Amino acid sequence: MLKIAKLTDYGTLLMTTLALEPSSVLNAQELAVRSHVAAPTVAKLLKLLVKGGLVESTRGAHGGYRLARDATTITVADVVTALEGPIAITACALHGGGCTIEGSCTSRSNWRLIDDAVRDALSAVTLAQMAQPRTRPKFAKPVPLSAVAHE
Amino acid sequence: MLKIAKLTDYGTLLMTTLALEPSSVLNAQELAVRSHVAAPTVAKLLKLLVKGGLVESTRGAHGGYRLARDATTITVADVVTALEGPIAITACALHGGGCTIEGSCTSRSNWRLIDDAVRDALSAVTLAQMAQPRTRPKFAKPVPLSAVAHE
DNA sequence: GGATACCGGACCGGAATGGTGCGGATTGTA
DNA sequence: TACAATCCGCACCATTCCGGTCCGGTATCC
Repeated sequence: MLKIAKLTDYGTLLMTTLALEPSSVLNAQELAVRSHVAAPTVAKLLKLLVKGGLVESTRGAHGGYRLARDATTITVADVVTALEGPIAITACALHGGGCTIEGSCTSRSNWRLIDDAVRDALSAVTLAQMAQPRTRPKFAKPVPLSAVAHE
Repeated sequence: MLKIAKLTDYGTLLMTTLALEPSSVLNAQELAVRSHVAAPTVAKLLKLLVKGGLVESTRGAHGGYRLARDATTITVADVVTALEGPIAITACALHGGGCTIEGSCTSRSNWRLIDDAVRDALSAVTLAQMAQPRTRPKFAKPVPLSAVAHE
């Protein structure tokens, strides 16, 4: 597993939907239709994404949502962070104090290392890439992630 | 979030505990003491780890557990896979059929890409490294993930 | 044969997640 | 100015999943 929340999955779907039409302002209803996600869920997600600073909202009649930044500058890591909070694999990284095992935690420092790696992996893919049906043939494994991230 | 299950965290703790004493056979009780994890939980985890082929068990009096392979050949990814099943960030990757959004899933192929990256990240750290208080200074971020993976 | 210890389930309570609804605030239009 | 469209924030509920426990069974050693 190690899965992201289903809502986060929907969230990226929404974001890519927005990314396909950067110049338009789409309302929640319209986004629900295009992304095939239930309308109430869409509304909930958009609120979180607004709070996270990833999309901008326009209130009132003919209001709606659009990306706050260019799709090439928004990464999957941004979306995940906005919807699920800071990316931290281990629970321990958060509730600093109450760890009953603290003493024997030689592995803690190593987990952070893994955290960083995962964060990098998620930061390597932008919304613009997600919006494309397939980012090129599918660059083979040997290509370093960091190279992809900076393209 | 994007967190691994707490049990998985404990699981790696157990594995590192075993890694510290490769030649001994430790029983569940003893492992519970050393890892500071509740005994019943330890037992449960060990069952899963055995099933996953990561540890070997000896039954009967003076039985116990030990690593099935050398600590340098067991990665965190192995442990996570044994305890949580195949590493797949998206839920969609599993329940193949019932996706209501299938048509618009241009992003699916891109998620797999991220899956691979995360998998690589987890495969990059071995038990032997986790057992050490700190794997060298902490190789800086600019190092490409894939380079770490193959070291 | 008895004690030790693993094995494979079933089982349960609590938390988190996914999903829904409602009153309120803001903006455009008639 | 009144009304409609639309976002906003919060509270709420049901279900699922997770962490944790227990028990009967089996294998091995003394």
